[in-house]
Amino acid sequence: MPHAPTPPTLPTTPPAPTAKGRATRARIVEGAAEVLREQGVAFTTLDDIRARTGTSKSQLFHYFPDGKDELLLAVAQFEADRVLEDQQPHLGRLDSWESWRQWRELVVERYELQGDHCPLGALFLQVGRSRPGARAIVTELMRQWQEQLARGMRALQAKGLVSPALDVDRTAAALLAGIQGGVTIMMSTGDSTHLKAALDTGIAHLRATPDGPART
Amino acid sequence: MPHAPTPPTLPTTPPAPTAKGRATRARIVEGAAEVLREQGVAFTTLDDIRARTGTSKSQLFHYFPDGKDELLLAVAQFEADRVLEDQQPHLGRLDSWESWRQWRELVVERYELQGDHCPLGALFLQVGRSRPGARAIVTELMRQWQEQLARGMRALQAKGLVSPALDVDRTAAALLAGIQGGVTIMMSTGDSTHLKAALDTGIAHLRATPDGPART
DNA sequence: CCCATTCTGGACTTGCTGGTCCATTTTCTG
DNA sequence: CAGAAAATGGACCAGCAAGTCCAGAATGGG
Repeated sequence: MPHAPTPPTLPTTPPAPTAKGRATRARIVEGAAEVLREQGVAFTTLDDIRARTGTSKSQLFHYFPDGKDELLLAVAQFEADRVLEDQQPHLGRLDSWESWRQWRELVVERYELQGDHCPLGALFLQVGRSRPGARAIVTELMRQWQEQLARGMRALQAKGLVSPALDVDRTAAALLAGIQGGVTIMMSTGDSTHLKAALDTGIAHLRATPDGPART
Repeated sequence: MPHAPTPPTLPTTPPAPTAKGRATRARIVEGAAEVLREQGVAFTTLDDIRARTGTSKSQLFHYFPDGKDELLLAVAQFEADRVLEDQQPHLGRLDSWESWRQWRELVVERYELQGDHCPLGALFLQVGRSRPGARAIVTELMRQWQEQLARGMRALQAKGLVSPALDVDRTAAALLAGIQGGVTIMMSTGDSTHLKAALDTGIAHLRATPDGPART
């Protein structure tokens, strides 16, 4: 059963008509993302973004007529797209215990590196419920992420490494929750123990499944 | 091995000397917590808090000389203390499958009721790394929460319901991460599926443990 | 080459919000 | 009951940051 072909990116603003315009717009979004990751949403002003991207006030409002909210939303989309990309190619090939292990290492490494800033979480809190688009971005990201995990689990099932009785969707949802929570806790406490525990326990749960005899 | 007797609440500000003062201070913190939960940190001003609590500017700064940050920190501590209280008495008595089930229901109900506002997460993001106290509050809360879960698991082990081979600390850490992530996802998407999946999978993992034959 | 459109620069306005200050009232203590 | 300490009211201030505006430069199509 193929999933509905939801477009991965909903165009917040029609990209500028000219090539130069598109370049400037992209520069703004990427630069803003940098600043936001460094300083946090609460402490970042349009002037900071302006300085970093070498643009003027009028450019900011030219490309994002609705102001800061619209810009933040664009950055949120930009960051959301990066999240899954950064886990590739492993996340797309979770068809062996080894690939799961490699993916696990990658996730831990990536978030430990990222330190104590969760771009998306912070962005979402700032933009908040005011913009319905914010919720859509996060929802879509979670859906895709979970789907990739589920696909990996089904691949293991197909290989006979995991019981076909396993409730893949629920297990994938739980694993995703564990990752999210692990990251959240790490952001708050600086300790990645919980993230590792969630990943390892989640994978161990796959292995421990009945009819899953093969252990590498 | 008894844990270090860390005081559960670190006094951010010495409570006012007179009874009236203490009452006013408490009123401010509680009222502020309400407003913050309703509006979110980013959209709440001192004037909102002033209006809600029926106080004047000078009172706010009289009881929180360091201004908004100090007040937010006090609210964060207030909210943190509530989190575990709200899960009692179940959380303190996780010594049977039935009590685990009841606790699970309570957690789901409580967070579904709370809707899309995570007081602590938002507060932490606003106060941020500037105040070292913020991190301490969250860290301590996580520590206590995880400890209560671990204690419950050991209780099951003592009753022979769960294998003594289970790595209790790691399993508790993973479960806590799952809860956190489940709540986070629910805040963002409005869907409690992940929270439930994390809880159910976590508890199922206890049941599936080797030497854990008793299933109710 | 010309004109419309797009893009850019930066000064300016404006509203808000955290924070200050002091006068006044209430409460505690001896 | 007096005097000190605490608590309260609310006007006031200053800075900042989002958003506006218009003039001028680049660009691109015909």
